[in-house]
Amino acid sequence: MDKKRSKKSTLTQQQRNNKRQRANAQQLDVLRHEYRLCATPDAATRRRISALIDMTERSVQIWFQNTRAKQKKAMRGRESREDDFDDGLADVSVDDVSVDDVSMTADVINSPVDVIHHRTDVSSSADMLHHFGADLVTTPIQTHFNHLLATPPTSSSSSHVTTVDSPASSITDFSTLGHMTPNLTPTTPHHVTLPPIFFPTLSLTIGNWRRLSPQLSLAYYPSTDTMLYHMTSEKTQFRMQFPFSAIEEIHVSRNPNDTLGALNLTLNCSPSFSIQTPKAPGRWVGCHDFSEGKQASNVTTHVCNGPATVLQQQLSRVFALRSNHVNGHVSRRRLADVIGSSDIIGSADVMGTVAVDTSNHMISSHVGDFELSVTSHCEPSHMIEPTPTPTPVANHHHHRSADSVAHVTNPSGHVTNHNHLSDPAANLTSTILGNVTPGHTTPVLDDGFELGHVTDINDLVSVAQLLPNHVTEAELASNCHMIANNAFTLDPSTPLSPFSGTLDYLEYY
DNA sequence: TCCTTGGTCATTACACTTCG
DNA sequence: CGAAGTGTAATGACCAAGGA
Repeated sequence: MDKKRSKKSTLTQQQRNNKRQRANAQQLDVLRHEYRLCATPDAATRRRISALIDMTERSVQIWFQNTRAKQKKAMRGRESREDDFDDGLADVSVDDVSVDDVSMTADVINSPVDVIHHRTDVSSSADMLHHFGADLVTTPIQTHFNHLLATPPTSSSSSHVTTVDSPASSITDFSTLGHMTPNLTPTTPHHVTLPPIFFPTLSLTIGNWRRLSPQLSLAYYPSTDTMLYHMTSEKTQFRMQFPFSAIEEIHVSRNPNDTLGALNLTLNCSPSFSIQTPKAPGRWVGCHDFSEGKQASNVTTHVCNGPATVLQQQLSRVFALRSNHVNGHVSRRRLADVIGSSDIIGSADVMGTVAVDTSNHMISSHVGDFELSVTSHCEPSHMIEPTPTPTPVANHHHHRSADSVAHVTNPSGHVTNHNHLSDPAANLTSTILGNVTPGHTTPVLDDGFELGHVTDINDLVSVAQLLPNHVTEAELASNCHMIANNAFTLDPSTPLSPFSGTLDYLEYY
């Protein structure tokens, strides 16, 4: 025993605590995420994980070994059952699902759904479909939500919409996500199909029901203005979706000491649900709420964990896309309360108006809502035009044109920002800044219709608007640093102008 | 060649849930 | 409430690779 122990790197949890311990939900989250990145981590990686989740290195190593073994066993089991699969229904037994789903759900919530998932002997198709409500495919749910159940197309050039386009596979390379949003032109017609914007979600929590990546994805579909969760359970796929307008509140929260964050959504109505079985590949049919205890129909708050920066970035893209391409009501709801100073919040109903929150901790005297409205002008203008009242800009039509001018006003109508572009008509630029917080990376999202990349501080003319009045470009350059193309940071000590604080985004034309 | 590290595989031990 | 069942942490045997 001692000899064995000396052979291995460190003590196990059991040896350390004299009691066998199971990994908790947070530890499993990290372990599973790391496993998706690499199933055989090297010693340095194991050490890092060990320190991160307060497990012994040996236990981390054992967890990976056991997980590899489980996955192998599951693969063998699936291969041996492949030929027996003839009912074409919900074969949702353990297999690879177990690797990521089962223990998490068993440890955390004991969802009946997940119990069924990992009870290989009881997951009869009938039981599963009954649980998921697929026996009700002829109910009005299906017909009522047909427009939503239609699979959004994946590209503007494709008219074939019968195949599944939601990413069932894991999104582990988050760095690629920033390139998934299409370049849009200001004149892109609304009817042109746009690719979805994916949110890198590691987990979805509704009440105490939880689903995990890689069997989970979340995307915004511009073509239907819909948010859609896609979940897989081996050969059966599940969808939960709702129109973006059903979002009462949406914001990204993050732990200042962590790269992970959470996309928090509050809905004002319950989502719709659909299922696709192997028997009818490509065909989605409506079903009842398949979450544990139908929590998804009753609990309005959704929490999606993922890398905070990318979640924030994608959310900004959604806002930008919607403000440009979604027609409809332009009423603006009350902004969500900012939970913490590092939160990024947004108003889901923003159409022609961009909500700007100013409750940044650095700015105490100007707490309140601000609006940025984009108004079409015939002439290039540097005018400063206050919005008369803080009421929603309900009738603003958002015409993206070369001579649009952006205004940022606070609720009292006080002018707080103006356009510095020297020649907007020539530049045709539209730069979007999200969550400008000194000391944090700020992505610069361009809409792609002239400005390919922001690579120079001098391109960040609109950053000057965030700094105290009359800041010069030289002063801006001294405070602001490009850390990569389309990403910059302000010195942590940089004071922001009263109107800026944390904001959703700004647009300049 | 020896030692260390780390992999697979089979198995055991234990915490927890289910069931009668 | 205790037995049985289940999932998983942990152990031990064995093997391979690499370095001294």
